[in-house]
Amino acid sequence: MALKGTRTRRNIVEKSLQLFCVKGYYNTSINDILDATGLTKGGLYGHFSSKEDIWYAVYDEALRIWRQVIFKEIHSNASPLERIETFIENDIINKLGNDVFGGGCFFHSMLVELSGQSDAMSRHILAGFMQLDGLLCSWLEQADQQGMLMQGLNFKEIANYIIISLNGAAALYASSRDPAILDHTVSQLHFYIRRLKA
Amino acid sequence: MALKGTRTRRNIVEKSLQLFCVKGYYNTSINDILDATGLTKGGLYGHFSSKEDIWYAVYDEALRIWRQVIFKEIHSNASPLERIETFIENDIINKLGNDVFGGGCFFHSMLVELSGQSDAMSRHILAGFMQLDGLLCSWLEQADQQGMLMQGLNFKEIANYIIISLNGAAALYASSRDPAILDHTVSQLHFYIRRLKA
DNA sequence: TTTATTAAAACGACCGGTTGGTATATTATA
DNA sequence: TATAATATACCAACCGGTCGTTTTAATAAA
Repeated sequence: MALKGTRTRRNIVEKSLQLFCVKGYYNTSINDILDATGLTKGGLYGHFSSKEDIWYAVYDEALRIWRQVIFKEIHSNASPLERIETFIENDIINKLGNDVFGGGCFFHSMLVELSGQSDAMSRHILAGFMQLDGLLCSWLEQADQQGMLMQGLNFKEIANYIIISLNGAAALYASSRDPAILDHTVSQLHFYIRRLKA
Repeated sequence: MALKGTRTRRNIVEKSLQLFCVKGYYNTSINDILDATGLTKGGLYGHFSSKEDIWYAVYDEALRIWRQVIFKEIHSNASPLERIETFIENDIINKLGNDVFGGGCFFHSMLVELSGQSDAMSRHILAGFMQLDGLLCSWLEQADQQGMLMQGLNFKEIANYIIISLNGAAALYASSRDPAILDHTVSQLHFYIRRLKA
């Protein structure tokens, strides 16, 4: 069994992730985290030196969970376009629909809340999206090399647009909680990607 | 000339709109608004009875500005699909690109920040998006009646998806400030809508 | 046109409560 | 017993909001 301190630290991160997703970063107070974990000030600040430190740990945990959900059933031997479609479905149905973050999408919520508030933190999130952009782009290039795409496409633009759509869906679903949002987005993104084919 | 009180009230709303867009609602303190307007506590609370009251006035003002920007150059005698394309360009290039809200899109920022925080306020914003959804839907139906669209389309779904895309673009542009985001979104939404044609 | 009256507008000290964070004492575990 | 983990008490700064007072501006009377 892991050391008690390790378990406590994990618990702080997990509970904070939920709180940040539901209430946002600034609207989650240290006291909220204390209530959720059953700790007191001293107990918490023995594990983290600031609220911002907690956030960075929460970000890493969210990324770990997200990767687990998103890359499920994505096999490198599948066709690049299939990988993109599976990726989209995982992001929308499995991530948003199954509510893995307990209220919206951590990355999108933080992107919006922190932009204009904390340069360091918002750049941290944006860098993550850039990486994802590169991955989608490389999949599109692979699809192109296999002659699956129509000519004259701008891969960077398409990858960008897919990420934009996913973020928009996260925003509207978090607020409305209407599952139709998810279905519509998957359906229309599917329609869109089919039109890219050669 | 308008009464002094009226001018002051207007100023409070305008400055608050900017602050809410840049810093968010909760992260904008009453003191921030006082600094921006040059008023003091008592002066401000003579015009509004609470911070939330200010927000509702700001919402109305944002809606007024948005309508002005978005419906420019949209003529009812133009074809329905042209109206949709112009609407999208206005929302992305003229609203986001020209920075009419001084940092991101008020409606999208508030939608994300307030969902899960204030039921009343987030429902207020969501209702606005629903109305917009209905408008886009009716334009699509008109286009269909004129035989401009391919068969078997789900208008509700398409209208929804357009709004989702616009919100996603607002999120990423607010954070990255990269004009390419705007160009990519307009370009890809244009591609998407062209594929709906008969 | 000056002066007196009145109402609108702005002021700034103050309220209770909360914020993120610290210092020190105490308890449980390895 | 040594040390990791937690509890307690406290801090200054800030939060949204109230309240009695003073300033400013429009209006009426002289």
